[in-house]
Parts: sequence; C-alpha cells; structure tokens
Amino acid sequence: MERTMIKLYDTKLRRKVDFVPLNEGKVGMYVCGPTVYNRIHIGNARTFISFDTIRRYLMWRGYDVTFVQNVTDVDDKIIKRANEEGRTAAEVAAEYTARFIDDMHAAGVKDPDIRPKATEEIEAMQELIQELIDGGHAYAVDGDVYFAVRSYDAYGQLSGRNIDEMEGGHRELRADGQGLEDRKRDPLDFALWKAAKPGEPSWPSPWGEGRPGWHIECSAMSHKYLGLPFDIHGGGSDLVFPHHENERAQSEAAYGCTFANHWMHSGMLQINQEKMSKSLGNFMLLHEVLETTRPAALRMLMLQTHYRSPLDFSEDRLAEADAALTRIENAVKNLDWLLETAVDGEAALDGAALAARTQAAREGFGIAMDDDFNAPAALGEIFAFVGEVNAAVADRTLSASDVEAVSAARDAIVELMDVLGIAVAEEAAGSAYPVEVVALAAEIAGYAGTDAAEAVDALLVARTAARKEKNWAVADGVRDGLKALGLVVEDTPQGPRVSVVA
RNA sequence: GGCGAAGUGGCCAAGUGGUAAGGCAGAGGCCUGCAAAGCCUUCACCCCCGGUUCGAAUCCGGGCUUCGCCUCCA
Repeated sequence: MERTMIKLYDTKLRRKVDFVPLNEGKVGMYVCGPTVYNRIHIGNARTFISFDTIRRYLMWRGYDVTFVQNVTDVDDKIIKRANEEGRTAAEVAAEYTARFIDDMHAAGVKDPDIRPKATEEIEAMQELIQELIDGGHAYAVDGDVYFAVRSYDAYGQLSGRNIDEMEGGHRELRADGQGLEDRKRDPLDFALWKAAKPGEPSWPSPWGEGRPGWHIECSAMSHKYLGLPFDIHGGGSDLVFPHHENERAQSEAAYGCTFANHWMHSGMLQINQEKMSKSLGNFMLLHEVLETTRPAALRMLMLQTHYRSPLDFSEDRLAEADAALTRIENAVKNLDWLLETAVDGEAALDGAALAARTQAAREGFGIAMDDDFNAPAALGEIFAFVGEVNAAVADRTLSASDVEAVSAARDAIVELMDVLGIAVAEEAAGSAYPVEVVALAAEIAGYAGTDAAEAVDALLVARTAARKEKNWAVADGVRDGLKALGLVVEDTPQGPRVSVVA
C-alpha cells in the first residue's frame, strides 16, 4: 500500500509536522489522566477517546505504542470532597479511580499499557524535586518547594506566552487580594511540594511532611515510564497552560533535554457553545450518558468532529450519530446475510472492481488519518465505500464466485471501524431470544416445544405460509408480536431474518 | 487587556489556490401486501468588505460574531 507520512499538529510549533518516532517503529505516548474526585464527565471522555483513537491508528500503522496515563489521586479537590463526606482522601481516590476505569471500559477505551498512580510515585517525584533544587531551579520555603520559573529560559514557549506580560496579570490579581503568595520569590513560581496541613494526606520528605504539587506528578511519571524524550504528550487543550507548560519546564530544567517531542491537544467539548467543565457545573457524567446511549454512538459523535475542534454536545446530535452508525452496521449486517446465502452460480457482480474499490477505501482511510488523525474525513471514506458496496450488491443474490470480494469489503468496513474504536460486527448471541416467544409461537403457530430458537423458526414458517395465503392478520401478528418481544423481522430477497434489538 | 482557535446547505461536518466529501433531516421515485433495510434523483453563490491571482471557501488586510487559555479544569 502506498503510504503517506503521518502528520500531526504540534501545539508547541503551532503547525502540522511529519511524525517521525524517536525510536523507529516505536511510539511513547503520555496522556494526562483525571483527578479522581468525581466520576468523569463526557468532556474528559472526549479527550480520552480522542487519544485512544490516535493510539489505535498508530498501532494499525504498525507502531509498537507504549501508552501511559496517570491517575492523579492526591489533590486539593479530593481532600475537599473527603472532608465533605467524612471519609479519608484515600477512600475517595480509590473509589473514583475504580469508577474511572469502569467508565473507560464502558466507553470502549483501551487500557493504557501503564497506569501509574500519583500516590505510588512519591519517591520519583521527590527525586525530581531534589534535582531541581540542586540545579538551582527550585527552592524550599517553610516546607513548601517552588519552581523558579525565571530559571528556565524557555518558559512560555509551549503555550505561546510572554512571561513579562503575564506578570502584569498577576499583579492585578494581587490587587484584588487573590493569589497573594508571599513565600514565592516570583509570582509566577508554582508549587512542586506542598507542606501538609493537619488532616491532609502527606509523605515525609527532605523538606518536611507534605504532598506533591499537581504538575510534578506527570513530569516524574512520564520520565520514569517512558524516559526522556518521549514522542507524544497529549491532553485536553485546557491543560496547555499552566499544566503542560509547567511540566515541560520542570522536566527540561531538571534533565537538560527535550521533554516531549510533540505536544497534542484535543478540543473542548461544549454544551450550548460553552465549555463543559466541573468548575462551571454544566457537566454531564459519562456513566449517566451511557445509561441511555450506547457507547458506540457517543464515540461516533466524537469521531464526526476533528479532535482539535470544539465539539458541541447535545442529545439531538447524539441521536444523529446513532443513526449514522446504524447505517454502517446495517451494511455489515446485510453483507453478512448475503454471504451466508451465497449460492453456486453465475457471478452477479464485478469482483475485481469491488476488490479494487476495497483497497481504495483502505488507502483513503489511511490518507485521511495520516493528516493529523482526521477521523471525520476517514469516516467520510467509509461512508462513501459503504454506499458503493450497498449499490453493488443491492437486491442481488450473491453467487459463490462473489464471496471473496464481498467478504473482503465487509471485513474492511469492520476493520477500519475498529481502528476508530467502534465494533460494528458485534454478533448477536444466537440464543438471545426471550422465552416469551415460545408462548407466542404456541399461540400463533401451534408450536409445542420449549426452545425459543425453534419457536422463532416455527413462527417464521407460519408467517411465510400466511404471507403466501395473503393472511395479513397472521403475518403481521407474528411480526408485531416478535417486535414487542424485542425481535425485529426483516424480509430480504433471501427470506425473513430475525435480529435482536439492543 | 494579552495569546490562540474558529465562522461552509435545515442540523453536523471534511476540505489551505482550479468552480464544494460524508452523515443526519427533507422532497420525489424504485423495490415492497405493510414495514424494515437498500438503491436512484434532488437540496450550498462557503459571515461581510476590500486586495493578490488567469483562477480563492482556501492567501493578504479590515470588520462583525463565537469559543478557548491567561485561576482549578480533559
């Protein structure tokens, strides 16, 4: 297959660049995980799904990807929640860490290769802080340790900020009485280590009992598990400043080398054109959305917009995405059915042309995804392909000689959707028919057995006979009765077919 | 105020120089006892004003509007 080079938009450079892994064939990725003080919302989910898709694509392209995502399980917000609920911070963190993993599984996001927890990496953080102090980039004051921003020349490069202009902003804040930090040498400095207050989780350290600051966690964990530099550092665009700027400053100041080779940031999910966030209180939790929506539909919605663009979320759009996904699923379902009923006979379609079109679809998909993981365009390729395949096999009984080409087309759709993280060939369990169909069959078809699958067959035989006799009352009775039980009967050129509705 | 992103058909959305992919919704038709699925046809002067160019949704300037970051945030 003709390959183009993968291009990605690098936040630091503010342009698309060719992606060349630091180690041939391998990719190291680090994506900032959540602070576990609540269930994650769908805005968090968007970022994780975006990077999951990127990861899957890189793997499909043959890269050996090492994907690291932390869990921030010590933080002010966790402590606050614990105090409110009369629990320990560790209990709160443990609960929401478990729920986070549940939610990720429910959303179809692959587990990271390594999922370090901040509380289990204190030693690595302390070592990094000590490096910074030794190198003159950090200083301890009364049990706190601060990073000296002005000791790192490149500060502001990632987020495109000018330090001196920023300080003006800080002075304004100070005039408002906010952000007053007497212990800092410079208003821009930020905490690497926070002295413990009574009742807070803390660890012993050379600077006194305390806990790590937020930014140092990711610096320490990415260094420990990926080594520096690593290929891609990702996260939501709201983390660019200050979190990622600070991470970069810490790591590069301490180790004297590039931290992340590329920075990638996903766009914000919005509700009514406004960012959804925990602090604005306009958030919808992922697990709540998944109570009424299948995960694949949510993912489809997210794939329909480029990962860097803002994405407005609404129930209507979710329904649209579900309908769009159904079109692809139907195509696969129909192809499966055709393949099952293929007969030996004359070729009904041009297999060579279909094979060529299948190959073109794969290439089109790859070209789209190579261009900064353009999933909407890649989906466009899939839809265009689906339409052509549908047209090619419309109202046709497949002959045996067509099977190979049609089967390959069907597999391509499934494979490409899987790269995007959506399984469209989920086989309905064969014995998933509800037992009530037996009673229905007894009523309508005079069926006397106890097996639901057999009862369905009996009903279909009865219905076919009724249709021949134009006895629409019985024919429709079977269809409507089964529908009430969650089974849909569809008539195809090859005969009736029953499927279980999710 | 500083920095950044964006404005494409009813809705969503791809598209960075050669006269607009795709999805959803709508209309007409085909198939069908009905339905489902599917097929065919149909639906855009790309926010406004200037400029560059043989040619711009795409480049430049100005304007209007929206959003994000600048404080915890995916």
